[in-house]
Amino acid sequence: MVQIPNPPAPAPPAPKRSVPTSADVARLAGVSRATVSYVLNNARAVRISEPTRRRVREAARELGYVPHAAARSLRAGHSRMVLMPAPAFPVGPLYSRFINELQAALSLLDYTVVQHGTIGVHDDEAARAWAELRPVAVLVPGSGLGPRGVEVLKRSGARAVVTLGPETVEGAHALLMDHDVVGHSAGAHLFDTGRRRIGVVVPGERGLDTFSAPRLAGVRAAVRGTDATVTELPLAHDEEAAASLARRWRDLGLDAVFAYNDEYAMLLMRALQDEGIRIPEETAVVGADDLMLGRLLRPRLSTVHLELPSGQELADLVDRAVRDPSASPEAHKVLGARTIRRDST
Amino acid sequence: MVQIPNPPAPAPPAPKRSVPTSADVARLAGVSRATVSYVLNNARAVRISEPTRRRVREAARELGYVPHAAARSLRAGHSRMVLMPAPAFPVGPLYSRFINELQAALSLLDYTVVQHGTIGVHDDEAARAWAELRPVAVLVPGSGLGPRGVEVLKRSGARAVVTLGPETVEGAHALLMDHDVVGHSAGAHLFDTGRRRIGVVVPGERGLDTFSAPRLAGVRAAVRGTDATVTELPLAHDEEAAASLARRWRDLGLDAVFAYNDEYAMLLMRALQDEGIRIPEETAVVGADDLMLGRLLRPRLSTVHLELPSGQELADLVDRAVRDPSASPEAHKVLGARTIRRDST
DNA sequence: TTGAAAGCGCTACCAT
DNA sequence: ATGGTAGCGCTTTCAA
Repeated sequence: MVQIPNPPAPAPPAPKRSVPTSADVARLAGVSRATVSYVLNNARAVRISEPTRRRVREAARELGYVPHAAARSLRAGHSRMVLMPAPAFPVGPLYSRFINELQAALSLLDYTVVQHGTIGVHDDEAARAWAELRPVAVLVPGSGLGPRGVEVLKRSGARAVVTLGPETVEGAHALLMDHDVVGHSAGAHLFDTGRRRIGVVVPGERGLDTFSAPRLAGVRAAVRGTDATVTELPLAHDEEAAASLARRWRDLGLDAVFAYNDEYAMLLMRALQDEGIRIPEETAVVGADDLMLGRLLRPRLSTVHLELPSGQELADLVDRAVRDPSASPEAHKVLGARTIRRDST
Repeated sequence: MVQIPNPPAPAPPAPKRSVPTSADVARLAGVSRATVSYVLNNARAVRISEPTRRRVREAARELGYVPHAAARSLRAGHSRMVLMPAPAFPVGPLYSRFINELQAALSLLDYTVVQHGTIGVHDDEAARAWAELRPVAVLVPGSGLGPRGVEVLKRSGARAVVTLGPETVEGAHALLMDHDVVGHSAGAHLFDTGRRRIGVVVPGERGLDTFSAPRLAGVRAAVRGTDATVTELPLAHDEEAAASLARRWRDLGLDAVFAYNDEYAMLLMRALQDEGIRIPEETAVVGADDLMLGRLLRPRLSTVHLELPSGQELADLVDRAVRDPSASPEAHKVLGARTIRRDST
């Protein structure tokens, strides 16, 4: 290492070259842009000599050339981008796994999956924001998209719009996930095990009503026409709220509760136990989602196990829809639910 | 309504109009494309008469015109897209909230946040995939991005690359989240409360080693030079694995365990209790992440509370970096940790 | 106040 | 086998 005394003022760090384009690659390789495109895209319709290919690839590597997706899809008239809104609240392991499966499956079909952070933007405005990206398909969980939004997306070239939610939307494919069945399964289970005065926890957090409302309705439906009663129990996800509910528990005179999901079940069960209420003797508790934590509680938590569609299925639906956009929208009921009895009921 | 007998073969449903462009809007409004652009972008430098503005807006509305983001950013030479990889494993409420804050803050600064579903794609390949979208900034949690990846992104015009992880990466800004401090806090707490033979749970799930390794190292560092010992305890997130570990617990001769996080702590604590081991008398247990569930366990779980940076802070860092890309990369230590003592230690 | 036109990076058609 | 080039949708300068 040579010692350099008094180096001059520090040189500006690497004079920010501008972004290399295919023209730069062509220049460096001594060929035309067309040839570059052919080589880098492995165009089969055209024969390029092996030496030329090498020169082009070498030049691209040397410049650190990365094709410009926007230019490409502008030229092509379409993209392979599948867009979905990023969830606005913490999602459990179930949904996480579903998303990952989906991404993997779509990647294999050569789509690019992108979650768009749409926050505080409502309905049609969100649809417009998505449409600007000209995705080839849009997947929307929940019930945030109306027929107008679907129309905007289709008018902007989306070849498939799929909703994952409680109801079908005009013009869109639907994976019907009616959480009704979850409540129904829980309600039926509680009724079958002799419970007649059933409470149903309804979380305070907004954004969850998409799920909680149908789950409640499902319980109601399950015991309709019987002598059982259903009581709605609003509950925030916080210890104090749970304790307060537990304190007036005996006054409520309930012999069972469907706690919305396993986490709320854990919260409520703890509060009830602290209040000295015996589970399941005095009150049966059933959760939902079949999380690990339910098995770790004492008594072990009975829970409604959900069967989500596989990511693969949805990916296939998307691909089919993209290939044949004229096909009329499919609607699939995809949510299965069965109650797993453990020790809390 | 005229009755038409024997209608011919069902007409193709709504002859798929093609996507309206600003030229279509111009035509319908009877103006030039330039005028359309001025009106729809509220160009201040140019005065357009009110009647014209109305005609243009009306035409745009009628056609359902949505500008084409790719064309726009192609012309502009840059986009306002901030890209981050979508997490490949279930993330807890902490991280979820962080992402949401970040998205909200960036939206306010007029950026579009997009999570790119990069799955099964490694390192530089991932960086290339991201670079194709020409994001103005890239945020990468974890340690999946090397100096080469950073270089690819910068060469493709990314004005800011920020890593959120254990170490700085050449050329990128860094939010240093060294989980070291988490283990350190737990280790110190256990030591201070008189424990000397400390176990540290290391989750079996891959993808988590980014966090678990430094957490383990932190515990080691905390008791270095003392008479305390640290024992690594590999553990899968499953009941059987926990039970098996609990069965050989007494042989291990440990008097404390840092369980990686609250969920693993719950898993292990349950197994230990089922084995008849008294907590905290025989073994102290401390988790991390300060989740609600820790407060619901009995004994209440001591835990390491993490202080993540606020989404706002990161958004500001990104914005600063985008505005002045020449500024040399900042590195901030942003992970705070303090142990909250409850009843399990 | 409005319009004509260039050009962003890329691909695919048509020549050579 | 390779090159020239039009044109995707948009913004912006320059002219009228």
